[in-house]
Amino acid sequence: MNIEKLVSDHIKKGLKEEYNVDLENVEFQATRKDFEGDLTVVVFPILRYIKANPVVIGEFLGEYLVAQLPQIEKYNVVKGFLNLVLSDTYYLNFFNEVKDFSKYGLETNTKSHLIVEYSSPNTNKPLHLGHIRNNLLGYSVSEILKAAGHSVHKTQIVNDRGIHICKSMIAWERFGNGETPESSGMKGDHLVGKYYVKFDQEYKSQIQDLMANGMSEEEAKQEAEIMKAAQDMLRKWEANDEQVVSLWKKMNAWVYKGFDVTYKALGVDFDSLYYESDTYLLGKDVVEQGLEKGVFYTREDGSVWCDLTEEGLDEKLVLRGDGTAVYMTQDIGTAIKRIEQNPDTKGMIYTVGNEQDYHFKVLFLILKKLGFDWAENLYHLSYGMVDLPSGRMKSREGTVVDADDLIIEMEQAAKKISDELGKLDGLSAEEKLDLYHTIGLGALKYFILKVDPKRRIVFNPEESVDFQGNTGPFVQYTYARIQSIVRRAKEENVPSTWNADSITLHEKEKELLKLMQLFPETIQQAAKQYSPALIANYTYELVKEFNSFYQNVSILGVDDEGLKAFRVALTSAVGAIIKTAFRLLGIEVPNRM
RNA sequence: GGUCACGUAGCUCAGCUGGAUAGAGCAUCUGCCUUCUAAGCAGACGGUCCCAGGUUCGAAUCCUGGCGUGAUCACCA
Repeated sequence: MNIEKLVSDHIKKGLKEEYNVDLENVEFQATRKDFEGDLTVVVFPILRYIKANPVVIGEFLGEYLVAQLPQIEKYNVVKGFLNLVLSDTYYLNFFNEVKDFSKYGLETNTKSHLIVEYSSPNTNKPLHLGHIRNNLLGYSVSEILKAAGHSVHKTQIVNDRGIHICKSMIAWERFGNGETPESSGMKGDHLVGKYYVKFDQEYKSQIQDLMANGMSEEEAKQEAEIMKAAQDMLRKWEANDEQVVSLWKKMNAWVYKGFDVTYKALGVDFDSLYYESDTYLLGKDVVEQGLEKGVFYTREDGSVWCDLTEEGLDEKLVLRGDGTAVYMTQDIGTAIKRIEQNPDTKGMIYTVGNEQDYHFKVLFLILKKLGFDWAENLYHLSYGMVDLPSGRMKSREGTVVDADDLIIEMEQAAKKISDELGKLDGLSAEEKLDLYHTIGLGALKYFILKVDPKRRIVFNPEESVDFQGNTGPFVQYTYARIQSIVRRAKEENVPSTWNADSITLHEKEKELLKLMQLFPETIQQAAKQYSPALIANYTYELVKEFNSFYQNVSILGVDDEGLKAFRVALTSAVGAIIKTAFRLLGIEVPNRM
């Protein structure tokens, strides 16, 4: 039984016996470092039930608990805080009961089935740092939800159609001279992105010319020939024009090939893909049904709206006057289709930036109004933008931190620092490259995931991502040291069993065990809050504590064989937890570095 | 202007279901490699928790109002 539950039950029992009151809840907190103890009971709330000096109640409870529970060795009372010291036996029992730490913390009872959507890029340009945050978050949250006992289906909606794609296509037709990824050696998504930028340059130049001829800016934007060409192309695409569709397929294929490389480097994956070109017409039938139900209404021009003013929002367009679908129409349709295809789904999580908070508020509300009971369980995992010191990243203006470039930079930074420290001497070239990737990506992923998702990140490309302190490599380094000890222990045939009765815990060992106990509930918390940051922060605490132990206590050098065996086992268990925690963040751990 | 999010050390962030003297990392400064990997450890320095009220035995945390930053309020996606 959980120690807090146990103590809580006995406190209630004791207060009933002594004061004849029925306490509902006992408030706990971890004992602050400045005081002796492991677990603290806050006495103040009990004063509502019993009018007495908190110290008197604290003393009574302390004595009572020590008498009743062997797990509690002693106590002290400071003001309204009852600090309890837990026995070594209690901690050693915990450690022995877990046995296999490789699966420690993972919930085995299967909970509900969930769908997590993330990534969902446009296919007209390569991925950038903003996408990296999205991908890392979506992937990590999926893994955390799995660890918390859910089954998870990872998916995305690929925004593969629309005017933005046509812009790249038009520019490529006009200025590309048949350039392909093969002919240029360029990664497909970068090649297509190049023409997206090219389009914008040409468009701006045309506007300039028109304005020089006396046109207003507004008129010029409307009259620019290349924009008209792109719009014309979109119409042809929707009419299924053979040539346009063929070009569209060709260029999208380039992009997908490029994306795959980036996804692979990031270590993310998906169980299914939805393409907007397949789904953009979905939702129209639902709009019809919504009209019949009176959820929507039609305006004079034929456009269809949903009135959300009663809910404190605006009126929202769900179908254009010409009958074509908008973003909202498609999202309504896609949500319904996904539930139809995964009928046992109990919830759907959309990993999308906070610039779309309003959109998802409206989407969920509309689905509820349409009467779908599952609409209660939709969640917008809203995260802050990744901005530059100069402000927002803009693809068209070339002020983006490209995902592939950044990954390479991180690997190079890992190489530089590894070479300087000479840590990887003696490894093969291939092993070294693997480690540069592991460490570089570890630094990047941790850097992004350790901050609360809803917080905005300002990324300064001039300042390199740290490899020291609260960073991914710090954790990886600790893991590597742990593996080094485990390897040696094996060589020295250190036994894997010991006599718990003969062990007196070192203060550092006790602190470690205390933290280790918190891992399962940390996973549950992280799942509940959809926050990889909680996992990152927990791991950091654990690793810091381990390093302190490592530097202050001799593991393999201790004379007592039983104690040595215990310390090796403890060390190995910490390594296992680090590995699991980092797996939930999508970060690999190296056996040496 | 309406709505939403955020505001904690020079910088980057924890802490926010109210609890003890607000914690880390980076940066700066001191020590520690003839003992398990110094990407480390031990320590010092550094705070108007944006401001003002309120609730409470107790507020960085909850409420109200203000200030600042960002996002959003398209027949774009």
